[in-house]
This record gives sequence, structure tokens and C-alpha cells, in this order.
Amino acid sequence: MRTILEAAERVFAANPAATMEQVAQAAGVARTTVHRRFATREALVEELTGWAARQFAEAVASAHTDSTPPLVALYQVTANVLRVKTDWWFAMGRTADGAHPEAARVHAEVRDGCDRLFRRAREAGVLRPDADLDWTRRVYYALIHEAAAEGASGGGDAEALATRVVDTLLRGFGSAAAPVIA
Amino acid sequence: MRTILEAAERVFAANPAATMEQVAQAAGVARTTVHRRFATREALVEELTGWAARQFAEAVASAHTDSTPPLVALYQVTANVLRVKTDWWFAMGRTADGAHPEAARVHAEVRDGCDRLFRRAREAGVLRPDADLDWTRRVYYALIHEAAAEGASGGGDAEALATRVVDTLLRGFGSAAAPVIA
DNA sequence: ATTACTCGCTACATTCATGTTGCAAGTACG
DNA sequence: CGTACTTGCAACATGAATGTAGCGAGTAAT
Repeated sequence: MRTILEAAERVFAANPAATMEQVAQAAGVARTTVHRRFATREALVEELTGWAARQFAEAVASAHTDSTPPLVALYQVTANVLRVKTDWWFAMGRTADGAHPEAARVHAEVRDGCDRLFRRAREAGVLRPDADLDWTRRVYYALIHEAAAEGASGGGDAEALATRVVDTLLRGFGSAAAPVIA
Repeated sequence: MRTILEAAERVFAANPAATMEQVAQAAGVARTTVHRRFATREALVEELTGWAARQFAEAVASAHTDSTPPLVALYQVTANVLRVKTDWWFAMGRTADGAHPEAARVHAEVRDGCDRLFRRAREAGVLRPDADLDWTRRVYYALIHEAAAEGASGGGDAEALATRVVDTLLRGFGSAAAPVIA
């Protein structure tokens, strides 16, 4: 059961259109055995999505983003999410598309939490007063996505990646002395 | 011919696994007519990919990134690429995966050009001396991707998006006064 | 040893996208 | 008017993936 889910994650991460046969092969079982556990392909993906959603929610919750200083919370939640996302690359991508109710709920709650955190960060002077929080969140998600891709291919631990993500998000790559466009 | 390609782009952008039937329907022709132009589905995607690769190469070349000041070049190439990418979302994603030789070549050249530009920018003091240029490029690509997604759903013109991308890349979202992690 | 359970395997049915072919209708051009 | 070209349509063939069912072997527990 768990063996199959983990195999499915690996296979689907490499190729989202992979076949049940490939999943079975990766899990070291027969295709019919996979069907015994998960009646349909859709059921398998759903289970995988739910599993990832729970891990995701747990990772975010354990960072206590509402009660610690914004900068610490940002770093903590980033590291926690990266830990999950590097191992559940495919399934985490499924949490966003709304098909799975539980995953959609988790996703919405995390989004709200992210907005609250960014608002607190702005009030605390961590984020610029004129930062567009919507764009900020999208960039933040994209950075996590990118860092997780690097982590999934063996590119360092979650703490180091999180440090880089937060540093990039806050400072960018420009030198302090450089002129700015606008 | 062009009608079909544009329809395919729209359909595949919404759903990369879309069927030939859906493409034909979107183009207002019969499925067999699509097959008359493009023998196989693969051929259709290849044509689309090549088309996008040429537009991509042209967009990058016309920014003269090797001969203008780094900051200007960065802004110009960003705006040019965004103009193409908002209209050829799906096809542009195909230029990276190496299956199409011409697209792979274009992609590699652009990547080299990007590295040269970033190197010049670093020497000119636009980028920090300690900026990891590999990570910088990946973040830059991700920002363009994100901005193009916004642009594709009617979120402003390429110039405004490019300004935001470059600004985010260089400055991030942190306030100058805020402490930094590392 | 008997029971219960799980697994692998073979075989089959079904569905769906793909690709092909032939034909009839329409249009443009000489 | 006749020719050439394109299109839509219907029909068919194929292949791949999905999902189902039954049988026999292996294993663990009682």
C-alpha cells in the first residue's frame, strides 16, 4: 500500500502521464495488485493527493507562522515545506488544482496563512511597505517550486535551500548600490 | 494551417493532454483536416515548438543583449520574451525539453546569452558580486514564467510586467532596513 | 492440517485517441 | 464548362491503457 504510493510518486514525478503498468513495475508488484488496492487510476492519484495535502498542512502548521516573528516564521515554513515537496513533487502539484476537496481546502488555508504572514511581515518592516502581496506570494511559491526541483535532484538540504529562498525573496540579486528602474 | 497552429496553442495551453478532436474543434475544422496538414500529433507539436523557438530566438536577438548596458538589456529582453510567451505559453514550454533539435539549440544559445548578460551585469555592479549566477538565472526564468502566466490571463502589458520582473529580480521584496538572515 | 489471506499471472472486455481511406460537395481558376 | 484542389464526413483499423475475473501458489495463524 505505502510501497505502491511511494512508487507512484516517483514514477509520476518523472512522467505525470505514466501508466499503471509502470507504477506497478516500480513498486515491484503486478498491475492487478495495484488495481486491488486502488480501483481506478483516479483513486490512486486521489489518495496520493490527499496524502500530500496532509503532509503539507502538517508542515505548515508545525511552523507556527501566526505566533513567531515573521522572519523566523518565513524561514521555518519554507524549510518545512521544502522537506515535504522534495519528496512529494508530483503529489504536491496536485494539491492546487481544486479537483480534490481536502487538498483544495488545505491549499486555501495555507494561502490565507501566507497572506497573514506577509501582512505581518510588512507591518514589521521585513517587507517593503509598497510590496504587492499577491505578486509577492506568487514569487514566493515559484521560488519554493524552483528550490524543491533542485532539492529533488540532490541539491542540498532543506535548511540551506530555505535560506537561499528567503534571502532571494527579500533581497533579490541586485547590489545595494545599483540604480533601480522605477 | 496557421489557424490550426493557433488553435492548437490555445487548446494545449489549457490542457497539454488535449485531443486532436479538441484542436480541430477549436480551429473550426474536421479532425481529418488537421491530420491532412500534420500527419501525426507529434508532428503538430513539433511544428508548434519550432514556430515558438523561432519567435523566441527573434525576441531575444532583437534585444541586443551583448551591446547595450546590462540593465537596459535585461529590461528589453524581458519585455520581448514576455510578449512572445504570453501568446505561446504551451509551445514555449516545449522549447526546453530537448526533444526538438532546433528548439534545443535556441534554448542553449539563449541560456548562454543569459549567462553572458548576467556576468556583465555583475561586473557592472548591477548584480551583487556574490550572486550565484546559476540560481539567478533559474529565478529569472521562474519570474518570467510567472509574469507570463499573469499576462496570458489579461494582466497588463509586457512593459509593465517586465518592469516588475526586473525590479523583483534585483531588489526582492524586503525593505532596505530589514535585517538579513545570513 | 485446515483456514484465510494475499499475490502473480493469464485472459478478456471496454474504451479512447490515433491514423487512414474513400467519397461527395464546395470553390477557384483556366 | 471542366479541371484541380480542398474540405467535411463517415467508416474503419489499430494500439494502448484501463478495469475485471478466475485460478493456482505461497504464507501465516490457529
